[in-house]
Amino acid sequence: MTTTIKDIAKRTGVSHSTVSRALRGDPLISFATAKRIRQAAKDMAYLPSAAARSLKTNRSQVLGVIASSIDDPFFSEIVFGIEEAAQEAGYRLFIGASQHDPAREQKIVQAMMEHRTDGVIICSSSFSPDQGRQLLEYGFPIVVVNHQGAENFHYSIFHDDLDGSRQITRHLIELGHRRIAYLGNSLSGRTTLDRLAGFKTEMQAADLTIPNAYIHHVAGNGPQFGLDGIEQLLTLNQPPTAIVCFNDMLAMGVLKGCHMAGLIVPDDISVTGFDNITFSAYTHPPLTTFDQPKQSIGTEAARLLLDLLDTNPNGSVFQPKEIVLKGKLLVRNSTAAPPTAPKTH
Amino acid sequence: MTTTIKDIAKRTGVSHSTVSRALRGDPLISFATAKRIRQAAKDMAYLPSAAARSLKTNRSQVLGVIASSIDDPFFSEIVFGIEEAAQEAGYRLFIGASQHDPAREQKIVQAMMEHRTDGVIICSSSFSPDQGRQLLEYGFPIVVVNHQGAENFHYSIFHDDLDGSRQITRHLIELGHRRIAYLGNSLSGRTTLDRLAGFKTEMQAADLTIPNAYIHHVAGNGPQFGLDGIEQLLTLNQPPTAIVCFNDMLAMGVLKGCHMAGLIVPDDISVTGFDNITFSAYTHPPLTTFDQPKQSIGTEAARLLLDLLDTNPNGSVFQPKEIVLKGKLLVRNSTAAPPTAPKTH
DNA sequence: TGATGTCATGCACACGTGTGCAGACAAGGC
DNA sequence: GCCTTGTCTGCACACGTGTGCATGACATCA
Repeated sequence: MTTTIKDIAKRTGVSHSTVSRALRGDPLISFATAKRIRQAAKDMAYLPSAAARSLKTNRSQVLGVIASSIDDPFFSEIVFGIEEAAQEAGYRLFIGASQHDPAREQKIVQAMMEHRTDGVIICSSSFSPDQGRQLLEYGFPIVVVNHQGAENFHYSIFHDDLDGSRQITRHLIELGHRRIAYLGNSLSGRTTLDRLAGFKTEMQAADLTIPNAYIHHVAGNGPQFGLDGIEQLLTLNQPPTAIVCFNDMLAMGVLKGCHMAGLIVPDDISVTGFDNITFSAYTHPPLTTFDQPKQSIGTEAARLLLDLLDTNPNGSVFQPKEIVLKGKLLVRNSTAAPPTAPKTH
Repeated sequence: MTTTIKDIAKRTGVSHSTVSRALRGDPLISFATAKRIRQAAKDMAYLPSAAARSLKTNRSQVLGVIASSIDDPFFSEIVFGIEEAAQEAGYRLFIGASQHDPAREQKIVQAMMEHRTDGVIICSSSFSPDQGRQLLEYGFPIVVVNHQGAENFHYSIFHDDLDGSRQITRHLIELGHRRIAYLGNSLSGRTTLDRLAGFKTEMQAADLTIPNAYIHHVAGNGPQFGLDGIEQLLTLNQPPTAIVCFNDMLAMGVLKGCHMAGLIVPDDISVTGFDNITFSAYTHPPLTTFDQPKQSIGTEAARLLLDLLDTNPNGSVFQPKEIVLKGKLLVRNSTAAPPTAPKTH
């Protein structure tokens, strides 16, 4: 039996509307009675019903977050940033992990609509256009993080992946590498394409050709996919002397694959990651990677969404907005000059 | 302008109660009208309001999950298991990360009470007794996972950490180690104590003494804490030949510390983890660890909670229940016999 | 034909909170 | 003393859904 404002009203001898106003801090209520009511509420351990409130106000004070998976340390850091900003503004989070499964995604979207989430942040790299359209039609304010389909949405936060990938590639070229491969994740849509584009641009700028076989895609983010990928690349007649990996997790698998093949990183082969997840500093050798400001991306996304909610309560149309954040190259020990006498078969 | 059952009622020419019944599948409504109503609901893209429904039914169809942090791969795998079971039963998750911060914890508990969560699963190793009491007083069905304060709660899922820790320790002893240290995480409450107890038991059984300095605690789970810990242990006059780490993340830091100190794992020193998080297979060398059935723990916890909800709608008292799950030793390459000629200073 | 029963539907109220409006009351000015 | 003004509080309704009870239509049977 939870206590309601009616119980408080009965106890303090006022009407429930007075209680409602007093607890919301309405200046209409005299200070004396407001104080009495607040005290009673405290004594009776009153807690407002979120359901009743959001039913009446049509605001749930909840933000929906759609991520590919929460296992992924990259996403969990972004979510952490979102939570920081949301909590500060008195909002709660409703997190859904799509796991790259359309059925699951559909359920998440539906749940968010049923809960009348005030807005949605999409972090999922593989979010289906259908679900996106559904969210848009429903009228959710939507902010998109690093998303492939971002062109359909008006508000987005991007990390400059192109720039990052170029810096990584340039770093390898400057070390003297000429045979560089790119290992991507085909499920990451636009993100992997951006990084691939940066890679190609820089290779082209250095007049280096990329054999077709040097661009390899696997279908997942975990280290095991990196392991699969490097095994493929090492079977080539002319294996690369450096691997640019889509992200740190793939790179971890690649490191393992190199060790298993008897290669020393970075003496025999250089490996780079991307994102700078915590673990990338603890691999052997520590990964050269690109430090993406993950937490900031999350906070910025949440702030942007909250701004939309504050200034756009009546659904008027706004200027589209795109925020681009920059990261920085982090050179550790997984990269070095290529071996002077490369093995040939 | 979202559509409500009243809109559907107007459109189909029936009363809103008929619509409500039809959509809930009430057999009172004739098949023909039910079909007509369902079609109209589909056409009008009707989605029930979770707020209104839970206000009326006093059930939110939401389970609260309190975790220490979502960054932690160990917890995210448990949460994944919880989500699996919850979704299957038509429940959504409300996840809160306490980050070992009492203020944050307080906010999470309050939010769960305001949202009238149907039940709560506590995965946080450092959950304060105050908050726990508050949840209990509120009348939530609560299931606790691996929790230090589990004695206050009636329903809990445990992994047999004692057994795991004993197996790990025995493994090292059988390899010939005699100077074995334990590196714990002081924030993990009962969990670290259980593992320490297992370690001590097995050492005692083998007539091995443990110098005080061989039991070292750090205040966190991340690899950086492992790094700090091993640096301490290596400064000892008689450093250990093997380190039993509280979990895999600490072990990752320990591995790095060993490399930095010029030690070869496992030739010079053996290192063990605990939990078998994904990354533990990709360290160098791959970690010997104890494989905890993380996902099962999550699913079991959720199932237990759901059972409580189904069978206990009127708040009657139940038999306390404690489910213990067992894991298994996973020997990889971070453990070997101790060096034959140990260095002495 | 009227009584009885079955089936389908509507009426009215409830859940807990928020809010426009009216009304009560006191103080002050004429 | 009456009117105005300002301050405070209560009434009544609303949000969207669920449900007990009454009502109405219709068929069946005596």
